Amino acid sequence: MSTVTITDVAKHVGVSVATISRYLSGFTVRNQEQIREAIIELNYRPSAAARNLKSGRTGIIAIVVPDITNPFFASIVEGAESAVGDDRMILLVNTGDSRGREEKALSQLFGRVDGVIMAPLTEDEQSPSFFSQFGLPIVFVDRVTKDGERFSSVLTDNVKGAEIATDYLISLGHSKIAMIGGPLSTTPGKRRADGYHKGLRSAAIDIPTYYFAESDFSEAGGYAAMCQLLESDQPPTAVFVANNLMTMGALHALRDRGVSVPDQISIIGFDDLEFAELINPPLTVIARDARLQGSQAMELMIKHLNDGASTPPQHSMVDVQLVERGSCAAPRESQKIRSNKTDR
Amino acid sequence: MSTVTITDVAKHVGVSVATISRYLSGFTVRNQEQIREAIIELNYRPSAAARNLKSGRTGIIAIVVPDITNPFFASIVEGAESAVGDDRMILLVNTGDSRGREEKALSQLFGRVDGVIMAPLTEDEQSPSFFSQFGLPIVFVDRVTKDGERFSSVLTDNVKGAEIATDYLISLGHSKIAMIGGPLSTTPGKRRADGYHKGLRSAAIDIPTYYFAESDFSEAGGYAAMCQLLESDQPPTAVFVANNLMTMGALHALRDRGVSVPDQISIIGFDDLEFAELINPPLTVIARDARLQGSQAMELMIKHLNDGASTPPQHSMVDVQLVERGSCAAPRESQKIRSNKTDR
DNA sequence: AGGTTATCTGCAATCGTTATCAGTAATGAT
DNA sequence: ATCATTACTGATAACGATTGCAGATAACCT
Repeated sequence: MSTVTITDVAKHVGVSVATISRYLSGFTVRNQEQIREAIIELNYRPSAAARNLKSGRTGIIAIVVPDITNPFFASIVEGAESAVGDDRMILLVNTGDSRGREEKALSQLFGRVDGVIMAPLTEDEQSPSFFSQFGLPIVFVDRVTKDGERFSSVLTDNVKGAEIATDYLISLGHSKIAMIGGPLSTTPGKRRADGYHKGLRSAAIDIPTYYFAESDFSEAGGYAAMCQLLESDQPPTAVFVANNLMTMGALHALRDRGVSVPDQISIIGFDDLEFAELINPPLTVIARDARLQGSQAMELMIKHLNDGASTPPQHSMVDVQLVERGSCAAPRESQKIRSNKTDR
Repeated sequence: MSTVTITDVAKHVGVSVATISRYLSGFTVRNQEQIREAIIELNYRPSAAARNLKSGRTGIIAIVVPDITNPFFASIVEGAESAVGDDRMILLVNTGDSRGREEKALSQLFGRVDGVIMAPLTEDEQSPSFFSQFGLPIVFVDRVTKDGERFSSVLTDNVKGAEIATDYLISLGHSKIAMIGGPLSTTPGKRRADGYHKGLRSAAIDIPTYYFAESDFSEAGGYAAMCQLLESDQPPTAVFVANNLMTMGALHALRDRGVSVPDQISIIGFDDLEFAELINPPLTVIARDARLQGSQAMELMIKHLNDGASTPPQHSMVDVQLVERGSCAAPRESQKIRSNKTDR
């Protein structure tokens, strides 16, 4: 049974517990060598719980994400992990797109962690005071809540990214440009829709309202939304899909229906994927550095932790860029969506 | 400052701290209603640290994986998360394929968590006694250490999976079958190599030794290994790649060199990928349920936690299956690897 | 009424560590 | 030799909750 305490070590060496404690905190004490040996011999490990109780610190930072199997969030976590340092650890909470789990998790977190890095499910569901009374440093990543300005955040330039995507499709000659968007209640969902509309407006392009399909950032959602677009009276010639999972769904839908990309329809996604080049055709996307977002969020958190509660919130924005591959092309005159496959 | 303790609540209601404590643990006490109100009014949250110290339990289970951005491990984590229950949480440690981080993490974990679910980096690097003296329940997932029989584990039938892959290639008529394997120091690396050799042996197929390329489960490693195979005197007509990341690397290599799949070379991977059908050609793989592995591991852990330390270790094995898509075909006579592209 | 349970209560010890405080020995300066 | 300074040391009080113990009150039985 490994219930050896600091007292056991002290007795074994013949000094007081205070001395052992001081040795552990790096002070120079008398019998350093004997203490070290005793610790190894007895296999003593300081109790984290007791330390927490005394110091009020846990050395743990929580990361709350909606879906860890989304490569984007996995990269965020990896980035955060890389910046966490030796003296702290990461507690992961996967809320699985469930608001209940998110709330429960948050309340459980109190006292177990020193701070929370989180991508909230939606912007408005949490009551504004919820986080304020939380009493822990918070850094938002990728998404914020309504009163998000009060806390530090690391976001992407979603509006710009969506605008670049839209402008790019316009520059290829498209005007029937649809978008498969995320929930408008989320930061990226809302902002990317904004960028899309902004891009269309500045080119004075009018689109039917059903060209904007609000979906849910899931693959199944992307699949359904794409099917819906294909079945409309005036199918679009190009589609901007607002995240990686939905892009995969949309591509599946196109494949199942035998619609060829980019001959019959152009596709541009948001968020790069490891395998984007392996797809047929290679996928054109708006890319950003997820790992960087994660590490920046962690750095911000550590700064807050070290500087104390007085530090003002800081907002960081990571850049986006167009990665041109093969899934977009100029529209063809009078193209028909359900025509037979064309040659390459 | 949210430093309200159980004493504050007790004073506010006019009872002793013991009563509040009992109320919190579900006993019936006198002024239940007032206590509940006081807790809400004061925004009291029990200190997790103090509870841990008293009870020796943390309510946290650690999951240690080599690389969270690998979709396979992300799914394991998700599966575990889904089975963790309401009263516990998950602490994620991403060791990033670094043995140093793994060791440090493990030693830090003691006292912070009630148990550890882990995919160890290699089978033999940890001294056999390391985990025994760890004093915490351990469940291995996907990989084990040398003395792994002493702890519960959830593994895949790696030998069978690799054998199925090899047999499949043989049944298509291949005999020049290469393998890009993982490190032989890891469980899946070793076992999949075993299955590959077993398959070849039972078909009495002899291969040059360089047909087995030991790599490192990374995309870059897969890329390099594939290049090396292509440059050999007798390039293989089929390759079994031992994990998802290396498969992606191998496909990238083939794409960069203009080698067409499956016309010039057949590829079969281990572990399915969300986008396997979207690749050109759709990728044939050996698949298994990663989520299930994660949830089984967590269930095993919870069982150990509830039953006490006396429970004997339990070993579980999840099944594998062949998912036939388009990346494997019969070999063509006298095919030349570096020939020009062929028509479809 | 008297005695026996049953039910609830507060006191105080305890978990393992750190921080404070006063105390002691050794060193150096005068 | 005396005093100030340095460099440690041990005893002890916290940190915030849980729990065994004994005492108090009420309910129940004969």
